[in-house]
Amino acid sequence: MARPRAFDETEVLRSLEDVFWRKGYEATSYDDLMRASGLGKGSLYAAFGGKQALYLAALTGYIEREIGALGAILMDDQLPGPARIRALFDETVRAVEVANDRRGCFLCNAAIDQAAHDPDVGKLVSEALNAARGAVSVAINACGPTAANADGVLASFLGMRVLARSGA
Amino acid sequence: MARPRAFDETEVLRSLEDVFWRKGYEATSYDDLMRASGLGKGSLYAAFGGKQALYLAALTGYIEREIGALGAILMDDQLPGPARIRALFDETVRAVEVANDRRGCFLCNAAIDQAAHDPDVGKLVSEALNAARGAVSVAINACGPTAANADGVLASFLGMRVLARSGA
DNA sequence: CTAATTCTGGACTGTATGTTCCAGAAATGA
DNA sequence: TCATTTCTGGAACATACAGTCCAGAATTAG
Repeated sequence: MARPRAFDETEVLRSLEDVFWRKGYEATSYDDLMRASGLGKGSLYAAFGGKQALYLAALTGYIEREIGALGAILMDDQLPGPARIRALFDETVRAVEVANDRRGCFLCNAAIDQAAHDPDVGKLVSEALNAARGAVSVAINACGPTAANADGVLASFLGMRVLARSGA
Repeated sequence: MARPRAFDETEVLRSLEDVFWRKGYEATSYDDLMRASGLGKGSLYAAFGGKQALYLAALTGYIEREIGALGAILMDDQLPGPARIRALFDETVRAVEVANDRRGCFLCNAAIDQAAHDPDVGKLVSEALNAARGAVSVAINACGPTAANADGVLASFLGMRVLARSGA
């Protein structure tokens, strides 16, 4: 018995993610979320909860997918260390130049516009940044005894994404 | 004749700047602005205009002051090139570690949370980033024939400030 | 002191937001 | 087919917001 859900949860989360990514938390209204997902308010509330829960779910999805992929490259022991790090930057450049993706990095955006206000977001963001830093460290160690600094590389990477968002 | 203004315009702008810097545009309400400045709505409207005008004025003030100071260091021909660039990063580290300033960079914040939505902010931000890139170039050229890249240095710098805001 | 002028802050308004709730539609199992 | 259960979308609601407006206070010039 029971009517089954008429939408795919993962797919809906992806569409919500895109809206939050582009517009940020505060500037996104429930109408935007409804339009993007094609669902009514009742359905969204029943499936995920309120706006903050939607944001957290979307951001979590992003982190698992994107930061996970990034970690996979950085820790891929088939590749030499420097190539892993280069791949990181190449990917960012490619996103901007080829796909014309001006959304920047959802994690950066969250760090700036929500992490300071919402402790849940803050926790999620700092855990993700720590994971990223760890992955960068692994890649740097694989470069041999160079003196590169994981925070420095991570900062360069984040900074590029900020520039990407503002159209550089 | 006429009653003179009971507040100092520059001082008020600084207090508004601090609120927008910490909370971002959308999350800042008129009540916040009134509390921070100690003025009523009528006075704020009469002196500066609406919320967007307040934001633009605050951001402009920040850019002139902070990016100006940054440019002054980067283009100071009394200093050797590398020292100028080092000063840039040292200053960021000092702000976080000594002053415990977790606001990050107002310009970065603006780039992420408003530049994409508001063309006026977008213009202001990209002009300021261009100016910053130019100043970095000058400092790099002063380093002699190294192959450093202005965008790379700028990205590192911005990324550090993003990390600072999220508490790294 | 009086008049004129400007500042000042709160009351007011219309709008938009996030959330709750419910009546009806849709789909399943018997 | 029918009953039951769940989904679905919009109506209704309270709240918060940006912005307008005005009555009174404050200050200066004469």
